[in-house]
Amino acid sequence: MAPLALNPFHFYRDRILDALKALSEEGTLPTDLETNRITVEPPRDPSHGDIATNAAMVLAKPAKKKPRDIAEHLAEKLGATEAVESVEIAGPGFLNLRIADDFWRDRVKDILTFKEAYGESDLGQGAWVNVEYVSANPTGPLHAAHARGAVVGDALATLLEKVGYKVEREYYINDAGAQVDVLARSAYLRYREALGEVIEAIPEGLYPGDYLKDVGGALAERDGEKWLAASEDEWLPEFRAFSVACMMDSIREDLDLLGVKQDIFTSEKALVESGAVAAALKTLEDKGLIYVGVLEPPKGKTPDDWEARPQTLFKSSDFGDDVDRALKKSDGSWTYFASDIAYHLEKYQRRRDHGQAVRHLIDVWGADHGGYVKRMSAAVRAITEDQADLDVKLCQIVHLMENGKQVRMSKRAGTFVTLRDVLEQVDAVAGAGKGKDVVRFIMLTRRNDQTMEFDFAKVTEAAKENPVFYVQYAHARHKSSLRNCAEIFPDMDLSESAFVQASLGLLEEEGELALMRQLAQWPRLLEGAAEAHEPHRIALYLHELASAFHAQWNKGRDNPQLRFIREDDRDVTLARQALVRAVGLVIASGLGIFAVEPAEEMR
RNA sequence: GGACCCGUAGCUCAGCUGGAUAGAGCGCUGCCCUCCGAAGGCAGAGGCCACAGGUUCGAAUCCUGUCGGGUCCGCCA
Repeated sequence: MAPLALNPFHFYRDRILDALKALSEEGTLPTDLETNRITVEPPRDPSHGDIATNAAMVLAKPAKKKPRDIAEHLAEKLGATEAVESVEIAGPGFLNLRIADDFWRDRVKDILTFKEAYGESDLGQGAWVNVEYVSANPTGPLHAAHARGAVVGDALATLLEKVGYKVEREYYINDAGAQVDVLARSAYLRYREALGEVIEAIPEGLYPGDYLKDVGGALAERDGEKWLAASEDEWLPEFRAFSVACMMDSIREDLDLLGVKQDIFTSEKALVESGAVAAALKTLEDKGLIYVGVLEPPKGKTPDDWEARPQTLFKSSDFGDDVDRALKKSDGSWTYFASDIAYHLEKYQRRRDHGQAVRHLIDVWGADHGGYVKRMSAAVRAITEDQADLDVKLCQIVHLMENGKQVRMSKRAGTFVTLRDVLEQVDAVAGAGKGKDVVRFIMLTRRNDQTMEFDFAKVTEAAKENPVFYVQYAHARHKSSLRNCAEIFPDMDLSESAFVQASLGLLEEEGELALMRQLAQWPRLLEGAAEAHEPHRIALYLHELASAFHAQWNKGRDNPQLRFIREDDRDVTLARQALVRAVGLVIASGLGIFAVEPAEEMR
């Protein structure tokens, strides 16, 4: 494995643990202290120093000592640690470390050395993670609501790769249920239409969308009148397969426009036909987790046609679910839940024969599937015997806004907004191809479990209040600074390897040092975001970094001494360009996780 | 009736897994452009973190309850 850049907080955490160990050996502290709860982090208030730890407070009770006593001993040890300039005891027992400026300057060198790989780590230890996202039914084009899940899943997958996991990006094709028959019948109608029949209004219960005209047309062209006289039993399988294939092609095109790449597409139908569902349920049955029983009707909301009937049930209530769940329909076929159990088992064990079971499963779902989380988590626990964990990321609703009003989506009213509509509408304002960058970034500026607004006017605005623009602008500015520098100092070597050799000690200005400290947070931020499965933290960080960078740039307006290019001082210019480049690299790296193009220039 | 998500500034939302004086953008107020880096910059006001209890040295964060908003609720997918 390639060497990793230093994470300052890991570094000082290790030093603190060393110091505690030394105190234990001296008899000042008991041995075998629990150190899990010790945090080593940047203090909220920068005036408190660079690194703060709660070690003394956390250890006070188990060590049966006062926090301040522990803090004083610890401070004494830490005072002699590399690059530590001072240790202060504050508040109820915080230890605040001040770190020498040169330590942060060295982190800039790290960035210039590792470039966009700066911040990568071995957190994941090469373990496999499966991220399943989008998984929209193959019955029509993707709509706007799918965008959020697509982007969240995609960014999360890349993020996990960045911190040392092996990642599968997956789409589950629900091509086995009744809705696919409806699709096939709808396509059959369009097929007849393509052959000259007048079909009038689309009957209730079939999909009315125009997109099916192409499907019917393609079949008419390929097979001619072959199916006109055939019975439904004959044509249905053919129409089903063909329509699903068409829908998946179109969905893949849409995802491609969004820059979303998935490498595994698993078919529910194939899973059922392979016998995987029967096999998975056999496993559960052998564990005694399947029985035939009668469910209570939901209280306060009894369906009109409720009748108690015996069903094949999974004991999900043994694993934290509220009630047991049905596995078979009344016609004897499997429920969606049953095949989903088999599917999750398949994901878990598909690499097991190679000793690489996929122990971390992540499903990205829409908010309307919230009621499904408990049973699926229960099933994963049961079927993998707690050897795999499932994390379901529920993406809350996105309110599309136009002129301050919510765009109400309704298939009937024809105000149904497809993903493609959204991209095209943003493209129209922001420029061709920009739609994906805007949609991706904006969708990642909020936690997935928080509803969000997507305002067409705001997200396309070329102004500071638009975070996409703001971050892109910072990257473009860094490029522009390098370009200008190359003009003013034509013989200056502006490569990273030259920057590493620059006299970074010349970077002494407060704002420059603040920027360096912020850059050094990047590895820690990535780890935190990856552990929490929260890619949106990257967007927030990038915005803050861009903000600090713009602020430093702006200082040069009032005080030419602070400009990144000083025509009168070649050495300072080189050092500052090194910092500028480091900022650009981290921004590009962050945008890369979102698959958002870093802008070369703003036009 | 039940489950899940949310409730933080006028608005849209962060808050780094329990830390120190709760943050950002918009909006509002006030300063700052003859030109050389203003699609802007600087500063300020604005909060009972829905409410009530509890756990803790310490709570916006964890637990319980209440009230609001949302998503959903035996065989659909």
